This record gives sequence, structure tokens and C-alpha cells, in this order.
Amino acid sequence: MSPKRRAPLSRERVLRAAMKLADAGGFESLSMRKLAGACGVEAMSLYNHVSSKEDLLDGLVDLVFAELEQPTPGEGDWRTAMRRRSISVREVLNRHRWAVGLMEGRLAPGPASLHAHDATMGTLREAGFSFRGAVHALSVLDAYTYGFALQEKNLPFEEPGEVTEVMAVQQANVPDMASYPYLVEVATEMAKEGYDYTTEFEFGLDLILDALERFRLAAQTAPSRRTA
Amino acid sequence: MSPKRRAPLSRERVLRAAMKLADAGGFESLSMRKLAGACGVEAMSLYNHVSSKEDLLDGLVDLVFAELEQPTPGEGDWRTAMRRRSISVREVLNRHRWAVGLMEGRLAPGPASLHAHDATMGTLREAGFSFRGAVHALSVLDAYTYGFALQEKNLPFEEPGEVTEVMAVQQANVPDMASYPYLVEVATEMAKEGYDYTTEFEFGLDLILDALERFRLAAQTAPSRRTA
DNA sequence: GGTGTATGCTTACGTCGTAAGCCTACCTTA
DNA sequence: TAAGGTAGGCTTACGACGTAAGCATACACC
Repeated sequence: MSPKRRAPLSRERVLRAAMKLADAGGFESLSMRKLAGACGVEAMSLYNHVSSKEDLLDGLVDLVFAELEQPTPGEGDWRTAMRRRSISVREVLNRHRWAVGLMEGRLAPGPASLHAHDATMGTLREAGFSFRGAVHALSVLDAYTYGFALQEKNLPFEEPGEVTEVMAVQQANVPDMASYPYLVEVATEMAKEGYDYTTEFEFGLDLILDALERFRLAAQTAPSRRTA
Repeated sequence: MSPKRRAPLSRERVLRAAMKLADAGGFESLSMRKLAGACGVEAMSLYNHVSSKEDLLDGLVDLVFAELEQPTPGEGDWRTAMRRRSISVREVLNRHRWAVGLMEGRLAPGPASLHAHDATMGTLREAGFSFRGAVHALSVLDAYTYGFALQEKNLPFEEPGEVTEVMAVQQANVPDMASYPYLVEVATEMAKEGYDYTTEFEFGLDLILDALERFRLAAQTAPSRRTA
């Protein structure tokens, strides 16, 4: 019958397909069977290229890390480098919302993840942060950035305008809205002016970066006083 | 046969049991069948008290919100009020790690959640933050706090001492560790001094609170300049 | 005592991850 | 070119999962 020879599968192709699937249909639609279907193959065949779903996720997470804009230690000013990095993290996690809960804490970090962390830590160290200071700085920045991405993923609207409708729905479910005066204000103000995630994100980001720069300078001028 | 009459189930009891189950065995062990088992009942009986698993989660999340220490708007100094609140959020999310990804963005917020958000927003407004300023402040603080809890949940160690072992395992999986000099530093320093989550958390929290206070004062003294 | 409703039970469907094992097409080497 | 190994598909099967449908019982109220 000479069936058309299918291009052979590979870990690479499987990961790419998985990424596309998760981006399109969300994390819950990423099942081994559906992924197999998308590859034109049966579920069990995937296990020739991926040892388990956990392994698949490890691979996916590393693909995501590879998309991040990475700083180069010692090059340019740390503040703009870290700013770009955080903005890039948010952008990438917005493209791949399913990844938000998965990025940190994988037990088998891939090369892209390792390089990302090394480059970031390096940027801070070369900027003159002490070791502990760099850990502090990275911790605040990442907690903020991942946390913001987490809320952005969860909140049920995307466009500034949508807030209005969502609020209306929620209010309809809350009979005693009058007992929450400050939430009423939120609802009315949001309806008037909307809510822009990017503005919001960059406000907090700059707030933190400014504070970190102050911290860095303080630690440099008075290095004897243990600054936490 | 006069079987011993079982104390009757109720939504309340179901939720409590679910909470205990999730706390003990993690989110993935919270299945309708296991929960039913813990209640001495069959799976489908739960649906007399809970309309779906989603509804169960809504209830659980509201129980978690109820555990949070809430500020009272207008009472005392906003900085310490918000500080206590954030610390409380982290503590509660540490007790209930399964809740981290679920807290924000529920479509059916319960009364505890509504009150929590109202009280927090109120505290900031009464402290003199403009509406937009309060939204900014809440956004940074919550992103940071939830983000920190997220990382804490994911990172694979709990005690300061454990870092050493985990790092050793990860390094064993990475053949070319030498090409990540800054990660090597992290590994050796962590092994020496450990890593204390609480210290780390409070460093970032105070950094942000200080920055927000500066922001608040600046906005008050020069209210004409639009400050983002 | 009869009736309606609340709350339990059983059964069943379609989904999931993946263990076990088979089959065929290709590559290597003599 | 024949022999044999291997890589990468396939089928089948198991025990979980959430929940729809419908049946049974026991209590509340008239």
C-alpha cells in the first residue's frame, strides 16, 4: 500500500507539539492521548521519546526558560538588565500561562533553566551586590514577577474593558454588596478607567528596582553594618 | 439491625474533611472518592452537599481566607497592618500549600474572601492612598506575597539545612556544573549558611513597605503630578 | 398513616497516566 | 544478500478520576 512515510517523531517534535497544545487549550487539555493525536500517533508511542509526563513537563519548562531574555553578567547596568529580564519573564509567562506554577522547583532543571539562573545571579554579583544581597534581590524580584504572572493568569479578564462585565457578574452573585464599601469603590472606579496589567506590573517593578538600588548603595557605603 | 446512626454529613463537615485531607496529602490526594472515604460515605453522596468539585474548591478557598488575619480600616498605622497581613498570608499558605494557586481569581468568591479584600483595600484608602495608589500598593504587595508563597511551595526543601542535600542531588544530575560559576557559588554558600525562608520573606516585605511609604508621602506632598 | 423531600447508595460512562507485550521496518555486519 | 538486533510504532489492560442517572430509605409534617 506504500503508505506515506510519516516524518519520524522525536523528543524535540513531541515537546513542540505539547507546547502548542498547551498554549492553545490550556494545561488541562495537555493529555498524553491528545498530544499523541496531535502528533498523528497513539498515546503509548510518546513514551519512546519521553519517559513520563513529568519528564515531558521538565522538557516544556526548559523550552520556556529558553524563551526568556537573558542578561549577560557584567555587561551594562544591572537595573535595566534586571528590568528587561522581569518584563521578559512576564511576557513569556503570558504566552504560556500553563507554565506559571511549574517554572520554579523542578527537580531536573534543564540547561536553559540553569543558564538563566546563572546569568541572573551573575548579573547581580557583578553589579556589586554581596552574595546575600544578590540572593535577597533575586528573591524579591522573582517572587514579585512570578506572583504577578500568577494573578494575571488567574484573574478572569484580559482586556482593560472586560473588568466591567466580570465585576457585574460577581456583584450579581453577592447579595450584600453594600457591606463592602471599598469593593464598591473598586467596582465603580474600574468600570470608569479600566485596569491595565502592563502599567500595574511596571509600577511595582520600578518600585522594587528603586528600592534595591538604594539597598545596594547603602550596603556599599556602610559595608560593616550587617544589612540583613 | 439498628446500625449505629452516623452523625449526618453537612457542607461544613465535608469542607473540613477536605481541608484536612488536602493538608495531609497534598492537592492531588484530594479526590471525591478519597474525601468520601474520609467522611465514611460513598463518593456520590458528597454531591448532596457540594455541587461539583469546583464548588468544593470555592468553599475551601473561603475557609482559607477566613484564617487570614484581617486589618481594620482606619485603625492604627497602615504599614504595620499590611505587614501583619502579608505575614499572615504567608503563614496560612504555608499551612495549606495546596491553596496557593487557587486563592485569587475564583469566580464565586465567598464572604471571607470579600471581607478580606474589602478590609485590605479599606486600610490603604484610609491611610491616605489615592484610589489608584491603593490599587498599586495592593498589587505589589499581593504579587510579592503570593509569589513568595508559590516559590516556597515549589522549592523542594523546608528546613535551612536541607538545602545542602537537595543541591547535591541537583548537581549530580548536571554534568557540566563548572560552566555555571555563579550557581556553584550559590551551592557552596547555601551549604555553609543555609537558607531561612522567613528572613528572606521579611527582607523583601520591608523593602516593599518602605518603598510604598515613600510613594505615599511623595503623592501627598505633590498631589498634582500624576504619579503613574 | 400517607406523602414529600433530603440524603444516602449503586451503576455506569468517558477520561486520565502508563505497564506489558507484540510487530514490523530499518541498520549493521559477515 | 541473509541474519539478527533494535528503534519505534501498535494494542490491550488496569486502576484512578469527576460525575450523570436513577434507586432506596428515613425523617418531617399534615
